[in-house]
Amino acid sequence: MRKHIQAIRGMNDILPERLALWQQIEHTARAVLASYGYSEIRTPIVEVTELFKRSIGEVTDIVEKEMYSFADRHGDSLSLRPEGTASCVRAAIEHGLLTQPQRLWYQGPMFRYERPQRGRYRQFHQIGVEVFGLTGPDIDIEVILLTARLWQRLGLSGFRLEINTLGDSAERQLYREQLVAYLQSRADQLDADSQRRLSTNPLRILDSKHPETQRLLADAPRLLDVLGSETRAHFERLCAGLDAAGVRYQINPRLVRGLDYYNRTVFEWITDDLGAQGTVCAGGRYDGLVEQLGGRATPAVGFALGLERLVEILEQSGFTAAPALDVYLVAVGERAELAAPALAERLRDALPNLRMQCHCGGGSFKSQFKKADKSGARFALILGDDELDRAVIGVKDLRGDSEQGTPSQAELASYLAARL
RNA sequence: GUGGCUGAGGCCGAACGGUCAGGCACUGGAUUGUGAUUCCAGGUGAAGUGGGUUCAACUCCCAUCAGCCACCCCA
Repeated sequence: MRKHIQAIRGMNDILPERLALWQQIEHTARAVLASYGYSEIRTPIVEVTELFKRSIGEVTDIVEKEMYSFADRHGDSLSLRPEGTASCVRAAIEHGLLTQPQRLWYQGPMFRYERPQRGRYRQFHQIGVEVFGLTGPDIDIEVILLTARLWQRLGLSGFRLEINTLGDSAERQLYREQLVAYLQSRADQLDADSQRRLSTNPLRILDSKHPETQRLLADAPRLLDVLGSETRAHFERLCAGLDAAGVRYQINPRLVRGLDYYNRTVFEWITDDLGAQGTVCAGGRYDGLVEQLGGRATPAVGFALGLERLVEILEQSGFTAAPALDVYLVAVGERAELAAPALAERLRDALPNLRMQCHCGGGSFKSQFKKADKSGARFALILGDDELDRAVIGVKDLRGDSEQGTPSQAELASYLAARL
């Protein structure tokens, strides 16, 4: 047998049947984002590797071992983007968008070289939002409410919201040192993964699933204790805003984010229906990133949601796609086959929104009707010798009991318009 | 990257060291112009790939690839 070429591991084809779900999410997201006044931005999928090193963090797993990096023909190191925020910030700086507040969103594929499993792929898709130039908790609240509205519009009610604050950069730094000092002295009691994280991403140890490690953390210094009054006030107002809007949440003091640039507010929407990859949407504040990437100091907040994960959830919730066709044109006989395309074009002129498929490939009335039925179309249009001779067309309702009609070809458009 | 499980037609799926069930789907037919139900018929349609053991491998072994589960990571 010949060897077949297959898609790259962790990179999936999205077939037409499933695409209906994707479009449902994309259309809904687009509408919700528009209703909050957010503008779409599109950036390249490839950036210089340096951009991700400087934003996500040189020693994060993403940058250290998960990036698709390569040298281009000039020897520059480029990388497929592993996430969207860095590109967005780069573009905002590059085009001078930061002189006033910006509410942006983007959508597209991201790439991480990870071991695939359900809900985790090497090419995956995110919809993300980035807001620049706003400092207060009001905008944190807005982006969270926006996501809550999106779930509601998609008919998804099973997500839980967890929030936390990481403090401003100084507080985060101070806490990080305290935590490392505490854990370093007990390093022998830490699990292997956490020992490694001690030098790479110590805050993530808080998130560890190891019972031993969690026990050790019970007496560790607490982030809450190093937070200043300003950070506390920000977080309290965030909570109050969510309360006022009726959005339920849990404060999770162990919630940290994997990327280096987060500070203050962080949040995650989590589902229990996706196994180990239960985070559907996550984000937070990253007030230092713009400056870190060479722009003028600009506060920012954003999130990204994983489309594959959302699609999976929506699929579980029993979403069914609406039929893609209104009418299916059946044409039997040589004369009809010849006349059908012209008739169809006239109909499309008259009804630009009509979704019509013309039967191609010949076949009996019977076989063509089978195709018409399977297409999901509401009506079958019937063109044969008989109809041609009388300058009419048969219109059969495939989904209801109404009588088959035979409007003249001239009045077909209005006949259909009245019935769709 | 680590550990484990899995791999049969387009899809689902039973059994089995000795001729690869069944179902769905597909094609044709059941009055010469009408689908979805029903009935009948049909297919030079399949064991991820590569090795090995055996008289004989879908079945056992090894490797590889892919998927899944957990870790890890994170959307």
